[in-house]
Amino acid sequence: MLRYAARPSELKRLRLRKIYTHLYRQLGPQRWWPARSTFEMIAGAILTQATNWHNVEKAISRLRRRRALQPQGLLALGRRGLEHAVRPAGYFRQKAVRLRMFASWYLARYHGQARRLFAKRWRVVRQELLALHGIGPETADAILLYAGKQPVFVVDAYTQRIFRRHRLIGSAAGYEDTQRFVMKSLRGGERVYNEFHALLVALGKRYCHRRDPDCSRCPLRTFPHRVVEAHVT
DNA sequence: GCCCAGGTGGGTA
DNA sequence: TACCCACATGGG
Repeated sequence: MLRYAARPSELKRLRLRKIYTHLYRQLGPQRWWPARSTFEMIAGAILTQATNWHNVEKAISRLRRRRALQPQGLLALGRRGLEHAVRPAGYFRQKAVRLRMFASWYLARYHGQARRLFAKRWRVVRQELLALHGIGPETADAILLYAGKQPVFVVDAYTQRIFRRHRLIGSAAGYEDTQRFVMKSLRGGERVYNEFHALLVALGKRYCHRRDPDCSRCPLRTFPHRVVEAHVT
């Protein structure tokens, strides 16, 4: 099959690298992931699914107060107890199921130890995570990148929206397409993927809203200046 | 009141 | 494969 049209041009890769440096200079290091432990990062990755981080923080605080930011403590809450604790994060029934499922699996298979989990090659771990119900590509990659320090780029809704508006990806580009594009364009490894994803979220939260298709206040409007013409829906 | 938020899985055509 | 929908709380 012809893949000619789908191959990102060298220009787009260059533009992506420029956007990264520009964002880093403008917004500075984001110091992600905001968490005190590996397990807290993983819990946060599940809790933040389609949810404002502010609400996730409330749920995390409630888990901390209950000593449930580790697998045994989390399971000790029981289903109803966990549902109550994570309620502020929304979708609380689903998320309680997912957290309990992950904690049981993590304990049974890896003794609840991140060191054991991430001793495997990340592509293998990724497949194992994706096999768990309720852990999709973004959550799996967030766990790999932030909890496991693996060189994997996390694609989220902001990433897709920003890249589409800059015509870096096509309107039909899916998760894997976008991820491949970034990982082939930016070779900086874990540190860079960590920072870039966090910068894109910071940019998206402030300027790249669904209701503002022109990104009227976006600092990328003027950089690189050729992007301006591509700055639509 | 209405829209949106750092997704995922199930159903239907 | 490509949509559509449920899942739910809290802030602007």
